[in-house]
Amino acid sequence: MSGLPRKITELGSRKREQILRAAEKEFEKYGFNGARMQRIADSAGVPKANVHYYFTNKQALYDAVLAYVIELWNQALAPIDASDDPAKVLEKYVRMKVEFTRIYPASTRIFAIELLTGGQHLSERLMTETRRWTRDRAKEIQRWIEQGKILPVDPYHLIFMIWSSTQHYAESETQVLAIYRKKKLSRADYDKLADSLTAMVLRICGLNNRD
Amino acid sequence: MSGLPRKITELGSRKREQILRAAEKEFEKYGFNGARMQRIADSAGVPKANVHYYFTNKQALYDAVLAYVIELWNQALAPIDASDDPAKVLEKYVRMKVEFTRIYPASTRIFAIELLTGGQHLSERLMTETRRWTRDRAKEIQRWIEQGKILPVDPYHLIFMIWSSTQHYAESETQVLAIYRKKKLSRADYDKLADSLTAMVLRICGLNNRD
DNA sequence: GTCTATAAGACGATAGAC
DNA sequence: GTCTATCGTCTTATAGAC
Repeated sequence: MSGLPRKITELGSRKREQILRAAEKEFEKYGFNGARMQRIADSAGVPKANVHYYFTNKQALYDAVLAYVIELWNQALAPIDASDDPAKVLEKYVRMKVEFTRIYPASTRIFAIELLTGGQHLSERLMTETRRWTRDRAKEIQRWIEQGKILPVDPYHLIFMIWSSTQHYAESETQVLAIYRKKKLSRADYDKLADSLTAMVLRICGLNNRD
Repeated sequence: MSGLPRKITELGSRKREQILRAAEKEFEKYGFNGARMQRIADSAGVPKANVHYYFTNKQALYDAVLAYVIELWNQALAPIDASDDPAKVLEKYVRMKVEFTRIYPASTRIFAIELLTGGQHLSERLMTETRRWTRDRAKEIQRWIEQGKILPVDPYHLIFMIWSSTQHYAESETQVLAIYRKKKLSRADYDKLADSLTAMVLRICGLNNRD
């Protein structure tokens, strides 16, 4: 009725990318409501009206940022293969999750804020995908238990424990830095965390051959 | 210079309590920037100007809510005694943390949002207290290791793992509910979680006598 | 495509009667 | 102490020149 929605080239524009990167930082730091279009524009080095040229409104910009975050998240969920060796599968997943958190702290935090505030911007589709992924992984873990390959453990609680503990450095960075008396977490800090969490998960499953 | 700050009775006023409770829900749901004074007033059943009578401004209201949250948090940190039995100490702490999360999900989430956004409203004093508490607990765990009472484990990573995994039901409730296909987490869900996490922590420490 | 200037509305906070 | 009406500011979003 009131005209077609403005069509934006989905990829390619350099300015669009700049704005998206600036927006990600802004939403990470202030959340949706605290984010300011003016600051995003300044940070991206463009006039504010230019932001509105590439993204219809604030919500559309947030959706675009979130779409990128979710794409990363889906990639992080994917690479678990049904290898026969539980120890290798679990170690690989824990280390990949820690690495993901180290490389994409902003995405990790934006997703965490989204979940904390009820996930109003998350699609039904993403939730369904996550449920299926988790259910399939839980079945696999259950099979390992029945085959006597690992000790009995609630598969869902094990998965939740891995998710929450691997994300903790990003989600509670403020507190962790205060406790460590540091200004920044180093690569070495993350490596040590990955080692610790891997050892913990293996012990939980009774796979701690090195102890 | 410009007059004394308005003095408010610290306790007792019934309306003040109503406003505080309404504010807690609002800040939990929308964060500081997303919270609306009008919604808080409506939710508390008072005119907006009345909110400003009891609390100078939005920040003061948030501070009051946060003070309550932090008081609870400090209580949650306290009750670890230096008992000689690591298994009992760890089990008690894990169960207490899960229980805290179940009873005070709003407080848990407000604190999580605060940490996620850099903890700009947290006092230096609270951070120092948390650091001391964590350091003392870590030393105790280290002593257990040296005495051969538990398996070697990075004490800080163990504490972080307990914190993050016990808080996960509150902080990622949206996701957990989607995975479980539930509308609400029950008392039984939390009890099962507490059992699982207790077993996991004991296995990590090599204290899994029941396995 | 880019930018300046401004419209339109939302929101925190207060003045002042009761 | 309570409440209505309103002020002043901040912010998103757009109109329209280039």
